[in-house]
Amino acid sequence: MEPETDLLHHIKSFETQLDNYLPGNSIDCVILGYESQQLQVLLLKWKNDNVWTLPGGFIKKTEHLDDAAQRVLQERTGLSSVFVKQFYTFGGSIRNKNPQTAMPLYHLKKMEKQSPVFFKWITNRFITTGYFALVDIKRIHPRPDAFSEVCEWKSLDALPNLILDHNEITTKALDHLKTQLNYLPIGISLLPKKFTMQDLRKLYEAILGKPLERSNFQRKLLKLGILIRHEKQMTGAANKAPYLYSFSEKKYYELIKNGIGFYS
Amino acid sequence: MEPETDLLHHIKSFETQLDNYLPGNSIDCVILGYESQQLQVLLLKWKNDNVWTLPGGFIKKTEHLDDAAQRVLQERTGLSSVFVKQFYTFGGSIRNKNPQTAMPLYHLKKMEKQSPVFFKWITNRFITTGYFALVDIKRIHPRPDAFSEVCEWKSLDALPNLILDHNEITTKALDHLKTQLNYLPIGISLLPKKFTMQDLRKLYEAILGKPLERSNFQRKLLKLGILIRHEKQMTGAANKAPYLYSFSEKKYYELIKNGIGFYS
DNA sequence: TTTTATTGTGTTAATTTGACACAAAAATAC
DNA sequence: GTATTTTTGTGTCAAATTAACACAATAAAA
Repeated sequence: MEPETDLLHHIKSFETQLDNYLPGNSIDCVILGYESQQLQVLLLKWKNDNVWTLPGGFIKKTEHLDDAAQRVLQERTGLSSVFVKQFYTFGGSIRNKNPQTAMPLYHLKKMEKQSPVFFKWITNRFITTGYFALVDIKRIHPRPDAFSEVCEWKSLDALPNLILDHNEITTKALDHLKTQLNYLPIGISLLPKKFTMQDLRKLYEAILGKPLERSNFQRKLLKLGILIRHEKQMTGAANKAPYLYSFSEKKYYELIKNGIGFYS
Repeated sequence: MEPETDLLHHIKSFETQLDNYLPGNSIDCVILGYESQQLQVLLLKWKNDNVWTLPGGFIKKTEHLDDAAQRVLQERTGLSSVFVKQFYTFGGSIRNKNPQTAMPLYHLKKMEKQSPVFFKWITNRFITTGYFALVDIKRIHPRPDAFSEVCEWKSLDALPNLILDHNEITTKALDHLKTQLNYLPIGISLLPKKFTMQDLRKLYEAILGKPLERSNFQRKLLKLGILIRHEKQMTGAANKAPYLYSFSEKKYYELIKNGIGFYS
């Protein structure tokens, strides 16, 4: 099937189900991962229109907002048990008014006549609620949705221009990540099961945007009592091999419940 | 005018303007004050139905969510320049399904025939966004809205049962208050212009729910460099008179921007 | 004048933080 | 094999912060 025909088909199909969805409300997900010592965010590139967006979706009338977020996450990443948290609701009345970042309706417009109801529905004012997720990049297989041709990780240091207020949404998610750092399962969500102390430190450095003193970091984290030390990892590098660590899940979650009291 | 006639009149009037409002979205305000060494929240009691609710409202189609919150706040308290902040969006699909806390439609139901459009509109599923405000109780004059007969302060320690998920909304607001303590203008918003060190300490104790060592608290706060010392306050009590203090606004807001780093 | 309660500041030990030191270890160069 | 390079794990120690208690000053009452 031609991509365009496919899209139209999808829109027509969605149009018949419009009554099952809340009008004017959506969710957008800032799905964060960590690779190459940098935070990465999962983005979609729309078909033909060369624009990037956050993965998002609509809310079924019988569905909790949180469940809609989980659904989108599951659809894009295939994962069902990851850390997701609502962080802010964006309620600007002119979210689509800036010509620089307005929703590009190139394809939708062509379909306006074929799907006038959907067109009207989608071009209404939307209030969108932002969720962020923390995932281990290695565990997931990004899948584009019906509107997109690409779904891939982008480094936060070189984020493309996103549609609407999606750059603002991403920024707000990062703010939330930083200020809530002590209460979020950063390490356990973003790193693989086993990791070195350096991995963990570099992750914190990436989030905080500043270097942390190596030896003090190590001592502090060991003292928290949430790390389990495993065998050494022979890296092949010409130096002393570091230990591998994993988190004691129980202790980790207990700790962050009251705030890890770490790096303010 | 009879109260009931008045309410009907208000509903009919609102019905003609329904097209100007977003369907299915609302805002609820947790307006917090501080008096008698306790945190207080501003509540409304509905006419005839003996139930309490948070002050809330609907969102105009051309209005930013934040502006809707400001509007509600202004209408209930008469204040226009107070600290308001969005804290969470409540997206349960069954917010009105619990018979214990469902919206009591005693009066509305009687008007179902007279205002069927409004009735349908108001009984739809709503997604509500919570805002909290910090105000100096002494500065405001609570005013009920068209649906309410009472608008008054209630101590958080003895909160009545509220409709829908309003108790949950209040709890979440308090959680937010506690975890964001270091970034919020607590003192300057909740206390009168001039106050004693004890006033300030008791406020923090009320929020944190635990006692703080007096002399250390005093030293720590003075060291922050945000307090201006004024004349002593002769209280009439049989003891040494305390100094009065006020905040240096500029320094205060500068400090909380980066987090006051206080009492975690 | 004495007593009482609370304030403002002092003191000191315990803990945490920040900066640097250094030997141990893994691989490479010779 | 031996020396060299690089990173790790732990050691040390001064500075800063925290927590707990001490105590004189003071406003009003007894």
